[in-house]
Amino acid sequence: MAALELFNTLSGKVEALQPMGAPALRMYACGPTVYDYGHIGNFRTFLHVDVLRRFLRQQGVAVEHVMNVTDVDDKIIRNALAAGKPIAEYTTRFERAFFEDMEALGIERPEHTPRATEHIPEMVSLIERLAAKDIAYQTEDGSWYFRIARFAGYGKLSKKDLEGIEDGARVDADEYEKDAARDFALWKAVKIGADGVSEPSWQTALGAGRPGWHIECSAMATALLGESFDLHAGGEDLMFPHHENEIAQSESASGHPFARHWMHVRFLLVEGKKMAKSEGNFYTLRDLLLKGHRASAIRYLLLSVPYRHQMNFTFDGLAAATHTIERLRTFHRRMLRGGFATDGVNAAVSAATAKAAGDFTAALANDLNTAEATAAISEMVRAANSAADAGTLTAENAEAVLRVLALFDEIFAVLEDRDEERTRAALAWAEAEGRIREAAPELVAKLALGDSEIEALIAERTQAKNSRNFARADAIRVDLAAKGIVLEDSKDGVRWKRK
RNA sequence: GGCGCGGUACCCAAGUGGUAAGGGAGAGGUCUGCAAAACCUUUAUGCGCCGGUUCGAUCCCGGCCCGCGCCUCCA
Repeated sequence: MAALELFNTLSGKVEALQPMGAPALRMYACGPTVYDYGHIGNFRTFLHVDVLRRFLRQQGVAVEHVMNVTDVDDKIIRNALAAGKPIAEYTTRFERAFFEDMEALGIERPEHTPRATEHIPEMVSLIERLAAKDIAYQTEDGSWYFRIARFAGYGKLSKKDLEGIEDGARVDADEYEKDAARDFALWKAVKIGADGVSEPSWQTALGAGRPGWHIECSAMATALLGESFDLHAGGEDLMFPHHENEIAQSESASGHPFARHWMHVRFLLVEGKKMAKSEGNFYTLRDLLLKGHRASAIRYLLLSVPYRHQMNFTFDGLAAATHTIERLRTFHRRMLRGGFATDGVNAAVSAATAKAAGDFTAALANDLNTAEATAAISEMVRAANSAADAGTLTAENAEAVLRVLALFDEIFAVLEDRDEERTRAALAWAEAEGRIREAAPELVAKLALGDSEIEALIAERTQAKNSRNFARADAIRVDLAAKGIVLEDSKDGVRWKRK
């Protein structure tokens, strides 16, 4: 296997990532807080983690991947209250939507996707272990905090020193009583709202309350992967304080190193600006599908810039990604269609194929350089198309090309065209939610035309062409094009596709 | 203020101490009844600016300008 060299935030260096002490590589990635639909920024992170796990498996490394679902937190409580629903009902809906979106984007499901609310006992016992060492302490309101001063390594991940943190930090006004400003909550005592209704809470040995944000990841990672494991990943914003606090809690309790390797995916910009509702450039996956953009193009675009670079998501870029995928799929179909010479091989294509496979793997092994990986494939595509045009591509070449495409698609997963199915699902969802007006009108019209109607029109056009009635033939083609159907005449008949 | 990242053609973007991958877009051409698809040619003497090191720098060092991120339970 090619060793994967991956940047490690903890060491600040690119280092080999390999499983230690277990047959599988154990990794934990911070998952969604299910309080709303996932946006493209969320998915950029999950997509790159997906590439990581797919590449590891391609290289023969088994993966045991945990992604938590945060189903209790302040935003959930606030939104569920506003919606007048119990939090479980509220989160179930968004959790389901999240996994549907993962599926639409071709993101593999991790081996474990634990919910925070199902691991409260583990969190409580972790806090108890900290309390026994006087690292966790209870304040007058019943909440529990972590005593940062007791963890010497605090700041080692985000490269912050405690002084700097305290100087620069704003202190949350309602978090009084703490011993030090940056001590963070492990357990939040139950609060009674102004209306006398209490927030969701669990009655535990720590008192009635709910978990702090960081403790769930420490508890679930430890429960499922052990006290020490190989890799922990997440968005760059989580580096501090979330991951720093996870390390502090976990290592203070266990006395062992927590995750050896840390991977952080940088944020994206949308049309050059930070994505924010106030900027009007905030997009969920569903928003984009309803505008007629394809799930595969979104996946490809979000992966096209390596994870450690800030990427600028633009609609021009999305159009370019759509064209790139079209080209790859057209090429893939051409290779599958066959009809190539059966004797010998085209040496130039063989060389291009071998080079593409090697470059592709080397690019990904080099800190997951997805941009270089896609470039490796493009060079092969041109060589093979060129030879096929010249009639010098053989069946053996085509098979080799298909093997490289399979290698590519095991990671990028865009060749199989399930876009229409996904768009239809998004439309059905919008319909059910009463949000169909948000869908692009031409999209609805496009999908209204069934395959059999299209094929009938194509048959009519072929007849017209045969009787040299080109005016009629062209009219049909133009009409179909307006509905997003593109025709291609070829020696062996007419091919069509939805654009 | 602290920590960090980036400025490469119209857009996105890779990259190396030895003379600029790839994708999209544009232009011209081949093919086609015309298209589409595909292929060919073409689009940075240049990699933010100024110095320095070097035989040689886009790539190393220093300074400057510009943009951006984190330090706010936002991936």
